[in-house]
Amino acid sequence: MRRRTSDLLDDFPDTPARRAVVSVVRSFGALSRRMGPYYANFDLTPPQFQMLTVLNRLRGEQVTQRRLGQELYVSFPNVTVMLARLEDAGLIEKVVNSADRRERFVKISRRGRALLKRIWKVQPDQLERVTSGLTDQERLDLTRLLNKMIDGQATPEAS
Amino acid sequence: MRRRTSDLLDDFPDTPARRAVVSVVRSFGALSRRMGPYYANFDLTPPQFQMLTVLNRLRGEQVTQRRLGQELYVSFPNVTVMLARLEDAGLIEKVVNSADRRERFVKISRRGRALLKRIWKVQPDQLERVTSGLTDQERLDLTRLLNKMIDGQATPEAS
DNA sequence: TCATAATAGTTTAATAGTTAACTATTCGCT
DNA sequence: AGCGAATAGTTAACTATTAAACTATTATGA
Repeated sequence: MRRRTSDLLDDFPDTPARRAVVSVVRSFGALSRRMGPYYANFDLTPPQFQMLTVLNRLRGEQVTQRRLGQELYVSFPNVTVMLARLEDAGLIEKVVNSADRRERFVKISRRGRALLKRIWKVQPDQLERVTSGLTDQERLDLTRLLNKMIDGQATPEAS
Repeated sequence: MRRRTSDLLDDFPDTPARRAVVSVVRSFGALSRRMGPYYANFDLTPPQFQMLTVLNRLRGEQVTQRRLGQELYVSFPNVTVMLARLEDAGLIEKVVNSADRRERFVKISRRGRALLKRIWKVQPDQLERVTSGLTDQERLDLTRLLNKMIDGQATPEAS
């Protein structure tokens, strides 16, 4: 008898909010483990791919590391470390802002863009596979709900 | 002008599958960053809390570390490391299975259960807050879609 | 019986992520 | 000017995570 992923069955109140959060955590784990080996073929980790994707989308803008942390929902120190590795690999470049030398503008390199293009050639199949339990309409519904949840998160108590 | 989390706007094909995956990744990041400080009040990390929750739900069963990895969508070596820390903290116990001495059964300790109960007293508010962008019905819809996605993931190519 | 395969778990080396404490630079104000 | 607050980024110490290689134990089958 196969267990369903939705089973909770403990003695903690089983609210819709809890079910939603648990599902998001589980889904992320399942997706990461499925996509990881795929990115490894290109000597990238999933977060590194995310970083390159964001930098590519924002190319043309002057992107600070602060901004990257916000885009990726990740802490600022983490951005420093990730960028260091991507810079070693020649996939990104950092330039100090001469108008405010505290800041460094980050951009994807030629080599980074070339890598993204190679990945994109085969990625759609992979994305289809990991979401193959859903129809296209369901995928869009899911996207809408998740974005609504992120955008609508109550701010921490203004204590 | 505020950016929406749903913006993609790069030159990679924008399919429903891609939107769904990107949203899951972003949501997990946003949730983790919001919930992390809350668990820190109890000297736990979010994954440690997840682990205790699973062990609590499965108490009464003889749970191997293998099984825990599957429940948490996490690799087996990771389970070893996490359990070591939880054991040091006295929150779990491991017992070698005398019938098959390769296996160790893991159970939550009295102290672990007591901690969970303290957390549960205040957790519902927190879960409401991070999902406050959604109605109860939307939370359940979201749960259903995510679980369907996990359960329906196509297996890796049988190459 | 005994060698081989399979299984459970651990260790190792690497990246990712956090918070807290630090440095460097700029801004504000007197 | 110049001192103090604010801001951008880095470093340090820690936990989480993975894949790959390892150990220990059990199952299989000639």
